[in-house]
Amino acid sequence: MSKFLAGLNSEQKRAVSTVKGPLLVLAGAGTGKTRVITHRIAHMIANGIPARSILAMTFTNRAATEMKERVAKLTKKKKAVEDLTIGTFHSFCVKALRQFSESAGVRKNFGICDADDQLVAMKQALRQLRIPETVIQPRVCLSRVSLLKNRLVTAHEYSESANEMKSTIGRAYEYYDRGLQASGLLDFDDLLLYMVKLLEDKKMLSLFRKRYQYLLIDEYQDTNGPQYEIVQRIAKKHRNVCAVGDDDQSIYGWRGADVSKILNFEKDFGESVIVRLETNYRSTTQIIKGANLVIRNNSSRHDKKLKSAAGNGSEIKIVRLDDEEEEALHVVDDIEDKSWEPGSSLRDFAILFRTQVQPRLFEQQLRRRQIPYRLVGGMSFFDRKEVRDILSYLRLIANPSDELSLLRVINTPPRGIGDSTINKALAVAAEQQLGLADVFKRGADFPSLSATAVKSARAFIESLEGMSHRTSGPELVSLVKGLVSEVKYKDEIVRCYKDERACSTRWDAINEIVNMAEIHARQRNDASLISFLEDLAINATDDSDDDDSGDDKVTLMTLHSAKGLEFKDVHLVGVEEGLLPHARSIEDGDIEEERRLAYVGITRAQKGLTLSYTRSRARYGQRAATIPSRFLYELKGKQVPDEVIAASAKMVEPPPPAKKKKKVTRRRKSARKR
DNA sequence: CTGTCCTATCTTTTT
DNA sequence: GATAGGACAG
Repeated sequence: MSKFLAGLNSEQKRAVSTVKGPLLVLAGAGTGKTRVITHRIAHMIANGIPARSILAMTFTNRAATEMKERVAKLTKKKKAVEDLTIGTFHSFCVKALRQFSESAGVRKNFGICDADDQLVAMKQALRQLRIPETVIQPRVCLSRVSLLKNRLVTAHEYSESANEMKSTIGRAYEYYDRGLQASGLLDFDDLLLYMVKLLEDKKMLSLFRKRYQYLLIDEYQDTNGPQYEIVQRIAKKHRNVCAVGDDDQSIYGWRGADVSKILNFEKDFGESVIVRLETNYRSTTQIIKGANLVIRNNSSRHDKKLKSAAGNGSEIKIVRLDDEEEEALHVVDDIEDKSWEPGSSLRDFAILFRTQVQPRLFEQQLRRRQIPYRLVGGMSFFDRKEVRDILSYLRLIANPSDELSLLRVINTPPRGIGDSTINKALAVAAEQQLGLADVFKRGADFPSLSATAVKSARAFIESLEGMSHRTSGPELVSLVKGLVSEVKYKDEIVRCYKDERACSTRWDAINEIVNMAEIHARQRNDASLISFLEDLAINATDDSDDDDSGDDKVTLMTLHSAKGLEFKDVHLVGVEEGLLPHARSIEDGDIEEERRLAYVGITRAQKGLTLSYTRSRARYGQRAATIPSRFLYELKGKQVPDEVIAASAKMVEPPPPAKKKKKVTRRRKSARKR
């Protein structure tokens, strides 16, 4: 018997020691899921299974990192740990696509576009199709297309739909993809889709099957179409697949995740071992009781019940405040008080919320009292204008056909290439079937373009091309530095921001990129510009603030990013109709996913849990009365009053603003001016 | 072509 | 209440 079974309960042992054949682990919140996974991997290695034949896939970088660290701690065989493949689906796919780019039908130097680039690309697609943004908003269109990709529906299939709106989206989908392709870019969804495509190749498929004999998928309930396909294809033959998940924590339905996958596991893989982990070691009985009371209101779920093994504990607190300002005040007060207790540290505390607009006031309060905090997600380092600019330059050097990046920086800093030149150039490019860069380079052939602008653009493009030779690892840092000075970015910052402090923060951000390049070059022996950009796009964990005050900080994050974590003391804030459950979900009648979200929030707490709601809250800058969330009633085991449901439904109805009036005043205003 | 001011829109959630 | 993109003057 392996030493990795010691200290586990019988169900956990069964999961760890079942190595061959399909295994489904239904792991409730806090039941030692990660422990089981890491012990299982260590156990496999100890039993002579070659580490390089094990593939473990997670959904977040954080989970992947944690898994790696914990396995490394368990097993003393350093070499084996290095041979393991542990990563997110996305990073696994990128690596494979880069390696087998030809078979996958992608360029070797393909770039990865983030949400912002996607939006720009979609806007372009809609403009090409002459679909006005009033017919369909680019954002909406993009999310629809993304969902289609996540369900493995092609543009072609969708365009054939009889429904007019659907066929419009289908065409946008097609043009959007075409645009990305022309620029040599893949979006996040494409990474998975092309991987599926790669596995359609018989040779490739047998290659991957041979290499990865043992699969492990974390958070199986979050698997979307392409991810499911990838797992299916690789595991189909040897059937050594272990899926770990919890249908009650499925919170990515909007991203194409399909809970039925976890319910149909046995159908998909044949006779399986199914293990249920229901003993919760994380939270007190009080907290688990509340969590169970909430989640039992969902109808489509495996019937199961968590049992706490952590003692009774204190009651869950529910607090009502006047408004969001009071709420922030109260929560931060409470955290400050408790943090004085002996043995308590700031990292024990978390403030969890539904949407990204909520953390602001909490940040304010925390800063006012000089309590260190860490805001996960939200406006990150990579969203800063100067960072995006520099990264666009770099992407352009790595992949000269990346037109999204070219358009972003061609006139930043201003070099006399304005909208009219760009629009004309785009028209010429479409007409002549050329890339935008080629149009500028052969500018003399196109008299419609301004000669001075063309000259400037050409010089710019060629100067970047001149840098494309020095992209290997050791040269990375000097490349980034050289680029920044070549485009005179410092002058641009000084020019744009009069305030000296603003200048220095922005300049610091640029230096941070140089820093990151240095770290990247040091960490990987196969480092290059491409690997650097890839790392930033896929593993974009913004840990730039992990240096100053150790790590002892209060955590602020959304419920989505809180999954998989635990804290001694949790404040779940804004527990109101319209926020949790979110208005949009109420509209769509998709309450169950919101309930799971609440469940995830509740089960993050080990000892203390406080839910708060307000009497009124400002939305869109307008103050309105709020209704306590139905989940609060459920938590107390009470019937949700009909009034709450009714009022909530009413609240969701968007107050139709008097559009007519607005139009009239607008006309009047412009008339006056004229 | 560039800079400024105004306005329309937004608020789910993430790799 | 913020912010990005459009309209307009310089």
